[in-house]
Amino acid sequence: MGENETTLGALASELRRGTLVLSVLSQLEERRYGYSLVQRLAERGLDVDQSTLYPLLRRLEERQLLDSDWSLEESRPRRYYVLSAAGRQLLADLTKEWDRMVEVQERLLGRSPTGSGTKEEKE
Amino acid sequence: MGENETTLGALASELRRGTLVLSVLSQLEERRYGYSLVQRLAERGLDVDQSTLYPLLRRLEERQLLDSDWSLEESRPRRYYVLSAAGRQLLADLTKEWDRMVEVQERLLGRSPTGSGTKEEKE
DNA sequence: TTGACATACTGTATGACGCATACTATAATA
DNA sequence: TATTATAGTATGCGTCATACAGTATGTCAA
Repeated sequence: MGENETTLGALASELRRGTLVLSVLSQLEERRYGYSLVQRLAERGLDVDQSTLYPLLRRLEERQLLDSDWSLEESRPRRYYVLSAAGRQLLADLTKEWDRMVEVQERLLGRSPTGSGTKEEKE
Repeated sequence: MGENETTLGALASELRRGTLVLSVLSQLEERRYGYSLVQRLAERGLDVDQSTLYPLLRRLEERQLLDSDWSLEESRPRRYYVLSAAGRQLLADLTKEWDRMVEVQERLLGRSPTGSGTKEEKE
């Protein structure tokens, strides 16, 4: 033991990894800035470091999934992000992928939800 | 459009990424060899390339989460893998992490399952 | 009003690691 | 001879985490 916790931590990290994009997109139907996003995600149980989030926002904007603009009217300058049209589409698509993935994983974990088999069972 | 599909593919890939380990561990409570694992996962809806799986099995064995042995008695030599004690423990832990993650993600997607709030709702 | 310090807020650089893709190789079987 | 079963390696790219830098605002004390 001791090593194990490190391994678990790393793998749990990996687990969350791919979902980060979906998590972020899901919160950007409304205009928000980075710092507030971090807090909002934390409130809902997802701890993301700022230095993880900011590059991610940049990447998403590069791919034109987000639009951003500086807001200078407030106390401090803040860069606001919001889903673009493509971003909304991707959010929808990724959500479907998420659902599919959860279904598969639950099946793999041996939890067949009310046995609504998509196909007949064999073997 | 056109670009979008590529982006979706890549991100869907990322989505599945971290779950690979959990998926594989979940099927190795019983002794299996690589090729059969690929098929079993595919049957259950998860397509994994062989050249993704084999290195993964190696990594897991390095970390002593799996035990392996060659079976030479059969038609062709096959290397069988099975969970070690540490692997079983990790499977349990990762499953918990998975459940936690699903809960968080569902919350982020705005699907509160029967509103069993862990805390009071605010804002 | 100055200074000190905390906090809000945005950002960059680097390293480690995992997956995907492409590829090689061999034994059985048709 | 070709196809399938089976195992493996090498390489590149992208992502995250960690560490770090930097600016603006607010606050409290002296």
